Amino acid sequence: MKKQATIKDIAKRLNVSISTVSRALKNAPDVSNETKSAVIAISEELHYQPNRLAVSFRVKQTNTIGVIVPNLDYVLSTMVKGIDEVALEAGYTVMVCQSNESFGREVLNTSRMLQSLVDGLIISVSSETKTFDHIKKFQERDLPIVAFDRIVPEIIAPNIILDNEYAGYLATDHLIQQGYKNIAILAGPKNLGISNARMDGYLKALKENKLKVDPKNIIHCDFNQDYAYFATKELLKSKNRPDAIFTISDRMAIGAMIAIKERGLKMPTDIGLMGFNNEPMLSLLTPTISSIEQPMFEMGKLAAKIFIERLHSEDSTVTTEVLKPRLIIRESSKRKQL
Amino acid sequence: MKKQATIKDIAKRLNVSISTVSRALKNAPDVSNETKSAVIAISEELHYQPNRLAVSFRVKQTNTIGVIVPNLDYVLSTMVKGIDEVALEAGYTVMVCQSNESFGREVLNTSRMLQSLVDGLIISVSSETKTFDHIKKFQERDLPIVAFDRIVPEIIAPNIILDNEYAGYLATDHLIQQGYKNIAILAGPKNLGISNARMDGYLKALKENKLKVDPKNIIHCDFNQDYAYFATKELLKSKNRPDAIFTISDRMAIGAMIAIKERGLKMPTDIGLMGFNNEPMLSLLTPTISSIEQPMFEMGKLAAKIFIERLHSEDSTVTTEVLKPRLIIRESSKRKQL
DNA sequence: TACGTTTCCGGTAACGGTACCGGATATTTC
DNA sequence: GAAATATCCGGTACCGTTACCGGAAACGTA
Repeated sequence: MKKQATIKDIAKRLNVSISTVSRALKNAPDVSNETKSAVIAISEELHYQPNRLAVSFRVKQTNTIGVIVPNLDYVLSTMVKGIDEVALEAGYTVMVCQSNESFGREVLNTSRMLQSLVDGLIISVSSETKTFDHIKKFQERDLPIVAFDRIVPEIIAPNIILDNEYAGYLATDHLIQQGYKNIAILAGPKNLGISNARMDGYLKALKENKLKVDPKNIIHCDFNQDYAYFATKELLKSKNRPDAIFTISDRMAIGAMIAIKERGLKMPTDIGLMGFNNEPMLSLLTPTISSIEQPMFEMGKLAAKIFIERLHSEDSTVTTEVLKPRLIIRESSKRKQL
Repeated sequence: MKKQATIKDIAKRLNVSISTVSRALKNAPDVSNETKSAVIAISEELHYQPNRLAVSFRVKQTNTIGVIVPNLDYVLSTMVKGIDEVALEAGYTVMVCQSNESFGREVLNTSRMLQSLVDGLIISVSSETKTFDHIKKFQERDLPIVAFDRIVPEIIAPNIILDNEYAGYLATDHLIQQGYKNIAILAGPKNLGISNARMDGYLKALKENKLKVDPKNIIHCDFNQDYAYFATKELLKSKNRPDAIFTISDRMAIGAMIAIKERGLKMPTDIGLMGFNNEPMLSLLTPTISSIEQPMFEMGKLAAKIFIERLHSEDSTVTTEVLKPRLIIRESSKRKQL
């Protein structure tokens, strides 16, 4: 075990005190330029690496950001990439943990992070999460929190979210404009914020267009291809079957698509389909599937940016940044020729 | 800022020394059961949380594993999930960083990790990485390294890899068995280990089946849909165009597929296509695309398992774990009826 | 009774840095 | 030329915890 050089070693070599070395290394004003350059010369010679653990311990700041996400799928991993981008730039290290949509896992992760003293938390909560004490613990310790993608209603913290209601509206309205009248929604897990918001947009669009809401057309199910498949299968059996389906995620859209094909229905003529997230593969399917695009990378960057601002200022006004989605029209929903 | 309780606070409350508290909390043998229970009672009352930073600093062990991956795509993120799984179970925290296939980024990540004193490194190197000094630094400090997915030739460390040569062989041989005779390979970045290994398998299969190797059929390009698209487009223009294409990743297979369709060729009759990784979407495309499946989750778990064993034993025999791929046959390559 | 053994606990140094205080020179100012 | 000021540096306490040493009391043994 080759021992790491410490400032003591440098001090010894130069016959100066450790405090001088410490100050020299951080370019403090009260060290002469000669000693400064001498110190950095020796530090390079000894391959000195500051012991971040010691520093963090001393100054009670780790320069690492805890990031907890439900999983690392296409959407979230690009968001994390965005966070990474600006955090690294700003000198922070990012610690990513997946909760696997499990509440217990999320609690475990937060407690570990609290123990290792991250400087704060950027989180997208799991779908199981209904109580937020584990997150509030950060606030009790004055550690900033930023919530993104899925927000945390009870926690007073900056939020970075998509305008999910508008997204739901956009998707539904588009289907209506294409002449679909009996539109079903596969709305994701009940009580999950983004599910509800997207559904509100769906309802709003129906209302605005004076279409009546059929409760049978609103299906809650997991973000999961298989569930969506079975749900769609059921939907299509009913005698007043929907003529369009809006799913709250692309994975669910895939499930729906399979069920639709099995049933022998043609998109977009017999039935319309819209997904959500605009995963790249959608344009490869036959038919290509319409979807809602969200600015994932930007959301990640924004989350990190706001987080870091938070860290450096005492200002604790809570803002909610709402980013706009974009409608991506493809074959699965384009019934009218332009 | 609510101050965290420390062992000092507990000691004061009970009028015992901090060393007693410390020992009591870690259930040391030389503390009476009474004091032990008294200590844990008070520690719960005060919501005591050990300061991991202080502990890590003191014992020079952080209980965190550094994980560096080129990106968090389907394959790697499931591998990371596997790592997470066993690491969490064993009481370790995982610190995931993406190098974005950039050497500089990888170096930055390793150096940060070294500074924050991770207990070791599990890494899949970037495709740009040609020198390994940044990784050797871990060994100089006696920190275990485990390489997975993409191995590190110069580093003496346990490797967990797919049998890439066999995988390449499997894919190519399958195409040959289906009657394809002029098989091209989109072989990924040159000099990348997995690329070469898969290509070796390709060559071996050709040789075994007495097919001659045409250099024009071997294309090196980035792991990238667009590159693959253009490369395939070129390939198909040549007058002796290949009658099958084996791409080293599914993303590349997609690019190839698009080019093939544009050219008006039919799979599998006119031309065969095989991907690599078996991403779920392959079964949704028309035609469905054959591929090679690798046990990603298991690889991740194994990597973490071996890493942790490493950590706890002085034994430093280097093993290479080679996992077997599985051939997944779908429409794009199934020309012969069974 | 005297001695060795347990059993339990306290004191202290140390990990690698940082922050603060104060002091010794050198430099300026009137 | 003395006082004020700037410039540079050293000493020390401390962050929260653990490891180690040593010692007091209680117990067992002959």
